[in-house]
Amino acid sequence: MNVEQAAKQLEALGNTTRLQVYRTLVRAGEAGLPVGQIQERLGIPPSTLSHHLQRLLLTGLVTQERQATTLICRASYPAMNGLIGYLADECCADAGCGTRAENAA
Amino acid sequence: MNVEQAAKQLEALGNTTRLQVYRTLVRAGEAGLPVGQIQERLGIPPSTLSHHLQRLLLTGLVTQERQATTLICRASYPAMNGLIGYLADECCADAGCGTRAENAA
DNA sequence: GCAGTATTTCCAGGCTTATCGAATTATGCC
DNA sequence: GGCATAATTCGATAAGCCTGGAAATACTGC
Repeated sequence: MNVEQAAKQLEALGNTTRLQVYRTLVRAGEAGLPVGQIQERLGIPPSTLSHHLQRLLLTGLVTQERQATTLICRASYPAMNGLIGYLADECCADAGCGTRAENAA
Repeated sequence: MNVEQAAKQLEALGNTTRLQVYRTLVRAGEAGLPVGQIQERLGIPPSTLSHHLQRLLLTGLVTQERQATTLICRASYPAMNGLIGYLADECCADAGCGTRAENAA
């Protein structure tokens, strides 16, 4: 994970609407959620949602799988863990801040 | 930590330049770093850097302390931990992805 | 193939951001 | 007060983002 990629992912999550979309997908768990359901739950117009989903897909934070006419969206846990890990490493590499102290021990 | 605040912080870090600034400050540790030194290390024009620092200050990710004519900047570990915690919780709340499994146990 | 549903792409307007040179403010020193 | 250094604010430009209605595309089932 380099700086630019991390920045891209952070930027993707750095928008209230997209963060809500992502949060919704995370809470949906492994089953994922069709685009239409996200749209319905958050009350976002389809085209707007589609743009945001593109952004999340592009950065790898979300994956999609077609099931008949609907597209199932899922939060990518590996991507999220990669990002959290990057932040935690940057934060704790040279300073004792405790966040990942358990892992280090 | 609500969605909008988290999004603001993520957006603040979601820019290559600002992430580099933040990274530099984290690596500087408790001692912090004067604005001028950041500027010198990263080769950013003063005014540009100042704007980015304002953004990081505004979201609470960075703090400043005056020492004579120089301003010492420091990464705020509590803020960072809050953000990482928010992401980790969102990620792991309803799904087993392992990142904070140690804490839960 | 046609009808119907799900989703995306096209297009456009308004808004915010990123950048940085020049001028200004803040602070210390003599 | 006057000078020097540190950093910010001003001003302006170019670029990219967010939004959402309308049209187009994907896919299924009959």
